[in-house]
Amino acid sequence: MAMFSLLPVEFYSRNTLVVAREVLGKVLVREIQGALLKGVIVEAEAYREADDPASHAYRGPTNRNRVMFGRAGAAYVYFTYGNHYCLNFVTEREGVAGAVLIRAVEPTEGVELMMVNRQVADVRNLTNGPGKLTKALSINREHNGLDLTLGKDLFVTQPDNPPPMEIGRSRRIGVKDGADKPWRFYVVNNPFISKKGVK
DNA sequence: GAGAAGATCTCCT
DNA sequence: GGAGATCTTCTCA
Repeated sequence: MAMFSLLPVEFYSRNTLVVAREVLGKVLVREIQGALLKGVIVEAEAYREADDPASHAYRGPTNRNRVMFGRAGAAYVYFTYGNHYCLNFVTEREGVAGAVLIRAVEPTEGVELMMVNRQVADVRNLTNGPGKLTKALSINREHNGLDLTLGKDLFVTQPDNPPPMEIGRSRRIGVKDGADKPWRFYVVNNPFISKKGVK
C-alpha cells in the first residue's frame, strides 16, 4: 500500500505554464528529522527564459540561475531582498530554463512547528507568500538543486482524493518587466493565497 | 570594485 | 497604503 504517490520527473519536464497550473492541489512535503510538514499548493507562477524579461534566466545562465537550466524536478531556491528565500520547481527539458515559483500553500500537517518557525499564531498568515512558506517549512539555500523526485527532505505528492477546485489566472506579483503576462495561477476563494483581486 | 535592483515582509500611520 | 530593512547577485567600468 502506497502511503503517497510521488510526482515523477515527467510531471516537471513539460511546458512551464502547464506545470504551474497543474501543480495546484499537489502536496508540498518537508521532512525534518522524521517530522512531516505538509501544505497544499494553492498559488504558483511560471518563469521562463528568453521570452520572459521577469525571469532570472532572461539574460542567459549565471552562477545563481544555473539550476533553472538543469534537469526538471529539481528545487531552485534563491535568496532575495536580504531576508527571504523563494522556492521554485525546475521545469522543461534539460538545457531549457524554466521554473515555477511556489507562492502559497495551505498548511495541512505540522502546523504547530510551522508556527514556531514563523513566530506567528494565525494559520492564515503562516504560508501565504513565497518568503513566508520557505521560512515556515525551513527551506533555505541548502535545498538549491535538490532533486524533488527522490521523496526525501523535500518533495511533492499527488493527494488520493483531491477536492474539486476552481483555478484562476492573473498577472504575476512583484515584477516590473513582463508584468503583462498572465502567468500566475491560484485556487479561487482559497483563504491562503498571497493576494486577492489581482487581475 | 562600485552601484543598483530585487519573483518580499513587517511595521507604522 | 507606504516605506524601511537587509544582503546577495548582477552589470558595467
